[in-house]
Amino acid sequence: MTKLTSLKSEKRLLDRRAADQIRSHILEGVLPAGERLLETQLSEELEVSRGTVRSALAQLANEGLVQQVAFTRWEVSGTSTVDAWEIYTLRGALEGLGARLAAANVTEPDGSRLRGIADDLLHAIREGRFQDATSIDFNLHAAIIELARHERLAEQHRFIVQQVRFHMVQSGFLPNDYEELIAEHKALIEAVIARDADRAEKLARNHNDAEVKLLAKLLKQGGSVKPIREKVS
Amino acid sequence: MTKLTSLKSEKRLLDRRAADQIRSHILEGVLPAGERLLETQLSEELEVSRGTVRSALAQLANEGLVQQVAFTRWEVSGTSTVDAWEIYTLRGALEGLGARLAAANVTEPDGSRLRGIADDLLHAIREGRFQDATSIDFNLHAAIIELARHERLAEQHRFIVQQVRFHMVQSGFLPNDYEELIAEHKALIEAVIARDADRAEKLARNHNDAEVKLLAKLLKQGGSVKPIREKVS
DNA sequence: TGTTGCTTAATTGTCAGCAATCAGCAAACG
DNA sequence: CGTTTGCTGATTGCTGACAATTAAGCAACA
Repeated sequence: MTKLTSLKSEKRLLDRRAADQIRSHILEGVLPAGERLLETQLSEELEVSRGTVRSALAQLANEGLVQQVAFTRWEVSGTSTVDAWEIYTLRGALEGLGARLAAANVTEPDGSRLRGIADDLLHAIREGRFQDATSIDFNLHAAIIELARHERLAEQHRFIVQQVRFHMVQSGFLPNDYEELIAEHKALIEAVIARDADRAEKLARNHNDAEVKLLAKLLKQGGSVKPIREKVS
Repeated sequence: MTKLTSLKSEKRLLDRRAADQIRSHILEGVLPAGERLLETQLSEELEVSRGTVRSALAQLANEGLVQQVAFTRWEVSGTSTVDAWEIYTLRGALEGLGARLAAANVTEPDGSRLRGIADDLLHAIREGRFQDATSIDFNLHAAIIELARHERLAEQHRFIVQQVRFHMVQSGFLPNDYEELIAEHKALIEAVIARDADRAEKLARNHNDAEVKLLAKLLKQGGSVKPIREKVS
């Protein structure tokens, strides 16, 4: 008997797949902030019924990518400077906890794996593949979170990382000092491997501080705060 | 012009209200863990269509109160010791961040308000109104989080507090050791009012440590994944 | 000119029914 | 006697149609 591949990917519920499609369009910037989403139009394009589209949109609303104005409209959410500050401060707290727990759980092969990913990141940056670098960066953080063996933390982290991506797409934000980035990652990984929980947590939190401080400064300057329509509750 | 009250509460969409109903039944323990939920039955009891019930159940699934087995069934989720450990560690991290930010924002009237709630809590306990005490306890923490002026943090906190309530209901929570609780709250509030961010964060995190340590111990014993008795908050 | 109320087209909210899928059971088979 | 196979009833997944609500345009009017 030859090995068979799971059919689960095919069997995924229609509304989930619809949500996936819309989500990737949003996260790739095809659908910009404020763009109105018509249920009928989406249902035609995706070739599913309106009810299915509705279900998909509800999911995306839970993820914060889309907003619902009752009886009126769906639209792609926008991220303001305040939102960005919220996202990065939350990320710092979650990754701080993650790093602390990871330091308690880490094993020898885990350490090698982390160093391997860090190496990939280094090469991507050195070779100017910044698109890849961003992706590997996310993978590295996800790998640390995974070591925490904390399902809810992982879930929240996936959520907040998606928000980060969402904001990066909308604001055209990119890291500005890759050398610093590499150094910080290196230090964080080594702290985790050394099982130094306090230091790992501190470094994970500091890792987001550059952005947080920049954003806080923008906010004090009374920076750009895009209007955000109120969600229906 | 007199102040008018919003009509939103009346105009809330049907599926949200259905979710509210089912949610409160779950959080009051009327529907125990593992209980199967039939869409048709719920739609008859709530006098709404099955599609509406479906939408409500999807929301509750996002909140972790309900699980979906595709094409087969919906059922009330259960919380294990691992779940409880996750919930309390996450809560510690979130409330730590909240307390830190609250300390930066707190004003004189805010401080009075916090002390007032703490007083209410004290009286409720002294008078043996433990039901109220639990509720006031949650309010106190929510009040601190509110001071952080961090919408996403508040959202996550509401979520995790709901999980705490969920777990308390399922594990047959019984209140005890309220003196320690009062002392810890007092210290936390005063640290926030003193704008001592480091201390406020530390205290907020320690506040959950008793449970976390107990749970970690239970986990190491490799034992009960079944309900256990917890201290409040 | 600006406001008010009506009309209407567009869009979302809800419903009832059909299709797809599954768990359980009993008959067929070795 | 144990295993496999095919049915059956029940339940969830999805769809198309209808109801409720909104926003915009337009006429009436002060």
